[in-house]
This record gives sequence, structure tokens and C-alpha cells, in this order.
Amino acid sequence: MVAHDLVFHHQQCHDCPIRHRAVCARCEEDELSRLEKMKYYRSFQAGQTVIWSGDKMDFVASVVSGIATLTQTMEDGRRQMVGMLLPSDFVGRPGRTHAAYDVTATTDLVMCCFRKKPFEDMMLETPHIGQRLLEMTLDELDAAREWMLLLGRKTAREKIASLMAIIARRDAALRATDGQGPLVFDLPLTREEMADYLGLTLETVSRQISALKRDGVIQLEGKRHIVVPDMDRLLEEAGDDSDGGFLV
Amino acid sequence: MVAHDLVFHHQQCHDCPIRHRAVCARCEEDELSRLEKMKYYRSFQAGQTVIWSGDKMDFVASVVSGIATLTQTMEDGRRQMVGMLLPSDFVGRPGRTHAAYDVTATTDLVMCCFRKKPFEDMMLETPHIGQRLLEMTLDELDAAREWMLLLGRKTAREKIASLMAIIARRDAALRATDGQGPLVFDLPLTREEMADYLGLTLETVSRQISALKRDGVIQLEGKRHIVVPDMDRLLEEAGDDSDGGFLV
DNA sequence: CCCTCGCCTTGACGCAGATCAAGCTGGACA
DNA sequence: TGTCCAGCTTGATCTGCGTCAAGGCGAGGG
Repeated sequence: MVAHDLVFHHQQCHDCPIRHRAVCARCEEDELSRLEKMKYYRSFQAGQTVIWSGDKMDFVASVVSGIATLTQTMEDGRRQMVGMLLPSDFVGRPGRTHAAYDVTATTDLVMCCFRKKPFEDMMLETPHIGQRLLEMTLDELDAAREWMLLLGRKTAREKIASLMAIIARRDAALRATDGQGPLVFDLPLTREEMADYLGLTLETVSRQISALKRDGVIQLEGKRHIVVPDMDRLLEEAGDDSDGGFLV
Repeated sequence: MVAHDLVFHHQQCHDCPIRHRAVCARCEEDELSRLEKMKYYRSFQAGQTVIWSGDKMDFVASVVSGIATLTQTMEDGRRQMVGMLLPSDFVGRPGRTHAAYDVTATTDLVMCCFRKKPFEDMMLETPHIGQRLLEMTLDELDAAREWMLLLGRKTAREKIASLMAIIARRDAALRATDGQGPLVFDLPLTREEMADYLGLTLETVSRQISALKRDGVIQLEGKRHIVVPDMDRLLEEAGDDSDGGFLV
């Protein structure tokens, strides 16, 4: 909690792993060097809190590696995860001074932070940064709306299958796995975090994972390693359109 | 369904009721006259469908008056409303050719439509349109995330109270009601539409409205007209932070 | 004036998922 | 090598909301 979470990487933007997908995707060399001047890296260990809802936030950031989550908490402690940020995703809102959500590192995490004021100034002068951020925000809005359908209308079993499908898809996208063959991935979330994401209790998550395993929809090695022998079967269990037609 | 829903208003942008809050809020006179050339109005009656998910969509639009909703439907008919659009809200996504959601008029509705291609071209040349759209999209994302907490974690009673609070707040904002005194408004949604928004059944919606009425949290005149004698009490029932601290 | 039809309310009952409780498992550390 | 503990599984029971069913109410039309 009070550890030294500030680490300096002397990384250049032009060989950054998220260079072509983050908010800076369309920047030219000169713009990158301007960004270099306002940026700094921060690292977090799995479980650490990046920022609490309501805290002053004088930066915006891109996730470089690892996974961060956004959660909201009610006064009595009920929690709902409202976002899961993967490498290249953006954290923070230009024009806002305080964090709206708790941001937590669920795996070891590296973020590329930009001091807010210089970044906002640059956004005004460099329209394509705002354009890229608009694209990314629209994608997040679509994802949030897909999640609303899940939270409002899907059964516990469908919720778990949907989560597996989404993680499998994202994992495949990050690793540019070409396609067929059984999908294999590790769950980046604990059962409790999955419950917070899906609007369930951790007991129900555990039971439904066991049920999907029993029915052969997934295979489980240890508690985190998942094998999906048949992606279509999983999508069917998720209640999604089986044609796999995906926006974004 | 096959009615003449195309109506021509010969309205000038500069005396448009949503002029200062819509996507065109920051446009100068010359920019407005460019927009005039690519715009046309469409009117819909309550209950009419504006566009079906998956349909080709060659326009984007602002809601001028009335209320539109966005809904997603699963193959077996389960429905979840994922957005409620009030005057000045934006419909459609630059860069996307097909509608992602069913868009429906829940009240009589007037939309100001822009032909997509000219609008996209203008966005590239006029950064502040994209900037305004980014602000609006970030607001919608916040609203969607607040809704995720509601759908995932709130009880039926809290959901109803939250919906009442949101409609009351929006209604007050639209009419620039200054503040204190009992809030009065009409529900713009049927019980079934509320159920689709809240992830409930219409029977549960009806029962919880009756319960809130019985307990004096709201008063009900007819089936749609609501009086809120004590907004703090309502917010308490909604499970929100009672300090009313609101972002956006 | 009555009939109809969409919208809404209320009751009885059942079940999916929450809650409460007990124990398992595997990695970290002494 | 034992023990500790976070994370997980599984069982028993409870309950909030869904489902099924039967009317009520009020606006519009004949």
C-alpha cells in the first residue's frame, strides 16, 4: 500500500508495445516527442489500488501491460465492476479533476501517465488525439451496453459463459492468435472479482464454473487455466448471436 | 409503420431549442449554415420504431424533442434497454454503417438528422464538433456505468427509486426548475418499458411502484403522474450517495 | 352508453441465486 | 516439513423476484 510504486522506465514511444492502438496511435514523430515530455510510467503490483473514487486525479493514462479494473461501491459495500482495461485502454477523463471510480490493478500493471493539463492542451491543438479518444470511448460505450444486457437479462450460467467468451476473444486479439483449434487462456480475475463483474456472488460463480466444466463446455486445469474445446458451443451457452457477428 | 413519417420543418438552427446543448453547441454561424445544408427533420409518433438493429443507417441525428430509447434483444426475446435519449442527445456513430441497437420513439419525437457522409467530412475539418461529441459520449459512458451498478447490484425497490430520481432530475434540468419544493413529473415510459430498462418484469415494476406509494415515498395521480414530496427520501431509497454529489 | 383493448394491478406459487456454513487446496514462509 | 491462509468448492436453506393467472381501469370508437 505504501510501497514505492513509482518506477522509471526509459522507454521511447516509438517502440512502445501499444504504440499503434492507444490514444497516441495516430501521432507523428514530433507529436510523440511532445508526449514524451509530459509522460511518466507507473507500475503496480497485482491487487494494488491505482486511485480511489473521489480522489484528485492530475493525470490521464494508457494501460501499457497488465489489467486494471474500474469498480463502483455502494455505501453498504455492494460492489459492481464497470470496466476492465487491457493494454492500450485509456484511463481518466479530460476535463475532470477527480476520479469517478476505484481503479485497481488485478494483475501486475504498467501505466503510461500523462500530466493532465499539458495533455488537455495538446488535445485542443492536435485534433486526431481527440478523434482517437472518441473512437475508443465509443467502443467502450458499446462494451458497456453489451454488459448492461448481460447484467439485466442473462442467467448466471450465461453470464459466466459470456465472460469466458470475452476473455478468450480479447486474449486471442492481444496475442494475434490466428484462429482455429482449442482456445487456451488464463483467467485474470479471482472468483470474487468475476462475481463483482457479473453481478453475482462468488459462490454462484464457483458453482456455475463447475457446472460448465461438468458439462464439457470448458476444461479447467488448476483454478485459473481454461481450455475451450468448442468456441461455438461456448457462445451458444452465452446466449449471444451464434453468428459471431461482432461490431467494433 | 408505413405512415408518412417524414415531415419538413423549415426551422433555422439559430433558433433551435437544443442549439446550445447538442453536438452543434459550439458551432459558429457559418458552420451552422453548412449543417443546415446536410440536415433534415423527421418526426415519429409514440411507439414508432426509428431504426432496427442491423439496418443500414446513412444518417446521424440529434433528438430535438421527445424521448427515444435504445434496446437490445436476445434471440429468445429477452429485452434490455441500454439508453434513453432526451432532447439534445445524439444518435448514431460516425464511422459505423449499420445501427447497433433498436431505436424507438417512446413519446412523439422529432429528430434533426444529418446525412452521414457530409457530417463525417465536416467533423474532420471542424474539430470542436468532435470535441463536443467526445464530451457527450463520455457523459453517456458515465451514465451507462451508473446503470451497470443499478442492474448488477440494486434491489427492485432501489431500481424503481433510482429511475424515478433520474427522471425527476432530467425533467428538472430540461425545464430549468430552480430547485426546492415538491418535484412533479410524468413518467414517459410504460411499466413494460420501465421493466426493460431496469432488468425486471412489468409485474415487479408495478408492485414496487405500489409499495413506494404505500410507504409515502412517492404520490401517484393516475398511472403516470408522479409527485415526490421529499427528494432526499427518494435518493435514500435509491441507495445512492445521499449527498447528491453528481458528476457530469 | 356500452364495448373493447391497451395498460396496469394484485394474488398464488415456484425457482434461481443469495446467504450461511463447513471444509478443501496449494503456495508461501518459518 | 508443518502450518497458515487466501482463494476456492460444495452443501443446506432461505428469499426476492419471476411466472402464471385473474381481474380493474380509463380512453376512444361505434
